[in-house]
Amino acid sequence: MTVAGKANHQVLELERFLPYRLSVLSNTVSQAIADTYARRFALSINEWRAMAVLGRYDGLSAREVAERTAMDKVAVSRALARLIAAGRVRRLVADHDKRQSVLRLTAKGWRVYDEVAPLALEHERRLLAHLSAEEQRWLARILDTLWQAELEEIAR
Amino acid sequence: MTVAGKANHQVLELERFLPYRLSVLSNTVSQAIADTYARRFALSINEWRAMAVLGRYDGLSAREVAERTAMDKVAVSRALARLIAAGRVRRLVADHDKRQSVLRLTAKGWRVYDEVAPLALEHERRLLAHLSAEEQRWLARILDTLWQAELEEIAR
DNA sequence: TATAATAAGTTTCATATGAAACTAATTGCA
DNA sequence: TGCAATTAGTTTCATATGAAACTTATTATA
Repeated sequence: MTVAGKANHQVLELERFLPYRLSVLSNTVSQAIADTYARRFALSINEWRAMAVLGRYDGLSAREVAERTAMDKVAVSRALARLIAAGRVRRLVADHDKRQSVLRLTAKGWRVYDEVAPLALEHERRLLAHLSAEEQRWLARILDTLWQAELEEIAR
Repeated sequence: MTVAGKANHQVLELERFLPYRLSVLSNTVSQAIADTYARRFALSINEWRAMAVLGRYDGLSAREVAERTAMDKVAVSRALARLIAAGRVRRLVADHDKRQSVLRLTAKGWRVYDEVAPLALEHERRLLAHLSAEEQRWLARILDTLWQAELEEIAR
């Protein structure tokens, strides 16, 4: 107590708190990108993420999509159900394990991909254009370090 | 077309896509911190954010809480309703404008604050401990730059 | 002053979400 | 082999969320 009746409290200045700043920046960026495609293609962020990994890695199972998008399996299941209903993804059953799906973008899915991927990449490009090459290198490195640190933190 | 029947598609490697990396890191960090207090105090992330700004800035209105937490007004309204029901926040009506609230942590609210704030700060400290002083300076600067850039992007 | 426009905050409604329970298929092992 | 444990993926259920409509109070303007 520094003053009678007034306790000393830890000061947590949200504006300077790293997890908060990451959260606000991240949500704002992701939402801004989603705004460029969500309405036009009736595509959610989760659906787009699933399409993005399928565009890169053909024939993944749902579990593999979950691993590569950091989405949980319920979210993946729902995103895929919509994508399949919309004819953007085709699901086959794996020969070697009938529980597993083999997922691929359809021609229709590729047409969406070919419009959305450039929009997303362009947004990233414009954002990174505000950073020098040196800053970009630091950022990549720092995000890697923080990500590794957080993984260790969780494993504790 | 480089090969007959095979179109060229933009490659969007999610693992290297900045908005995605920010999102995964941010969600993981925020969730890990929330895990340290959510169950024990029956406190959501939004409720904690509202408490955090009220701990720092006494007597804010709901709109001001929304501005300082980057939450929308519906989320703030609901978080405050719970905090008030739990006796952690007291709401008065502003003298000068009867639409506005004047929000303050109660003694009970401060007791929660005094337990949660150190948990959150400790997590941040442990995370930042993985970065050198130089990296911490770059990170702070880069996040500021990106945030400003994204604000301009949105205003376009 | 009346009244239109705006602002603070809440409620409604439709949809999103995640944990837990579930089904079906596969694997491990006695 | 036969059965318990595990895995892939879905469904259920309770809660969270956000846009839009709403209520009440204030401000601007004719």
